[in-house]
Amino acid sequence: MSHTLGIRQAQKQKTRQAFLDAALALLEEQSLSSLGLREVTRAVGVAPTAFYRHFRSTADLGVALVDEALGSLHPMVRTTVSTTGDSEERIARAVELIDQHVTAFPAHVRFIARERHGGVQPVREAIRDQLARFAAEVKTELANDPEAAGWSDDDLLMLAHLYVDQMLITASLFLEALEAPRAERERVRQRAARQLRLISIGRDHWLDAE
Amino acid sequence: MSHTLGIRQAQKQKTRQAFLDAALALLEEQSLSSLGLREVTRAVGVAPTAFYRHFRSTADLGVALVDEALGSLHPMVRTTVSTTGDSEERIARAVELIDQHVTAFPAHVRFIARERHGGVQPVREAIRDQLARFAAEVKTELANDPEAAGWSDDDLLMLAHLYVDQMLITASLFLEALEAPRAERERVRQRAARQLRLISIGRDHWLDAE
DNA sequence: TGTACATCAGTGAACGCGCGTTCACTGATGTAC
DNA sequence: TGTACATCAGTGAACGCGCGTTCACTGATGTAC
Repeated sequence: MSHTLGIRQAQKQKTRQAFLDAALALLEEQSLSSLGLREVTRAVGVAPTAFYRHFRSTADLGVALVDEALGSLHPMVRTTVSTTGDSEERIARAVELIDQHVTAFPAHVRFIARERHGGVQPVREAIRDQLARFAAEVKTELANDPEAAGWSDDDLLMLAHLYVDQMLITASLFLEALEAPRAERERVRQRAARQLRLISIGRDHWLDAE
Repeated sequence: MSHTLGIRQAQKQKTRQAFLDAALALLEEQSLSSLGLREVTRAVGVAPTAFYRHFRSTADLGVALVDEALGSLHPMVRTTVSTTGDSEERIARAVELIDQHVTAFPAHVRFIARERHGGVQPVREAIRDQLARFAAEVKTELANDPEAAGWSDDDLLMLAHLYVDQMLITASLFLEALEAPRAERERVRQRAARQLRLISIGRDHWLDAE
């Protein structure tokens, strides 16, 4: 039973998406805490008052952007962590996936990096919660790995957070290098791969050290 | 030959410092890109136009804040890395130092975390340059360690960046936990220590994997 | 030490402008019969 | 299918307000002699 949205609902969703898109574009060059409501409506091409039909405030719009930006990331994280092959192959694939994601969704990545510690509390909290969910997912994937035998829950979660933070750091480095020459991008890839390698080695010998 | 500043110069520096202090306080709850010039002068208690005697713009003031916030960090970084003792002692001391720094200068730490990826380009660049200097310093310290024998320059710099990023992540976690109950702060300390331990183990076995 | 002039940190009035929010409205879409 | 009424996304005028920047100014401090 396929349900077609009414014309009114469909149009409303379209406008809402236009708000999100316009805001994301405007946020490439400023922070959410300085984004103006009229600025966004102007970019969309509607009256300022139309804004209130969709969001209470720009902070509210920001929270919606968090869901959009990080929602699309869940499948990527799963793929990255659960991919098969030996350690070196997995690292190469993870770096490649991050690079591709940044290239495909630069504005989303910039938004998350910028607002993670930004000036708008509800948005910071939304990002923190989503990242905690990521870490929990990564932890679950890690636990399935035979390598994880003997690891405590705390240690698995610690490692999961390390991976998630490393992923964000790498993503924002790729972002900075987006328009840089190929050599610069290659340097970022190499450093990211080496850092993951060092973490992977630490992981291999973690239990020896107990 | 001690040089006393003229009365005029001394008063000017005092006012300038008042601008920096007031701005830093205001930036606890917003981003630099939304900080208003009049807002700052109001907090200091001077006429709006007085601002221009010290800074061209709020972005300019932001760059000055970067120097203040990260300048004080150089000695801490040196101490952290060059400290003696076995691996576990060094980790404990590093985590302790970060904790103390966050407790002593929470507004500085928040400012750097917030504006590192914030909406004001000159400030982002100033932070990036200072962090690169940190990484270079850390690399130099690492190179002096006998453990570093056989490490390439690239690998040392990669590790230095890993430490610097880890330091910032840990600092912003302590910041979030500043007013949390003791148990929460303890969890942050433990996780930070474990992550440093894992990196340290990876470092110990780095050359085995070549 | 005293005088005459230069410097310059901070003032206060004025400006034009864009902001967020309110309100009553319009007219297309949805619904009940 | 047609009619009568309800809903509600988007409008446009109006508001009071704080913004960044300009300008000519003041009076304490600095300097040359």
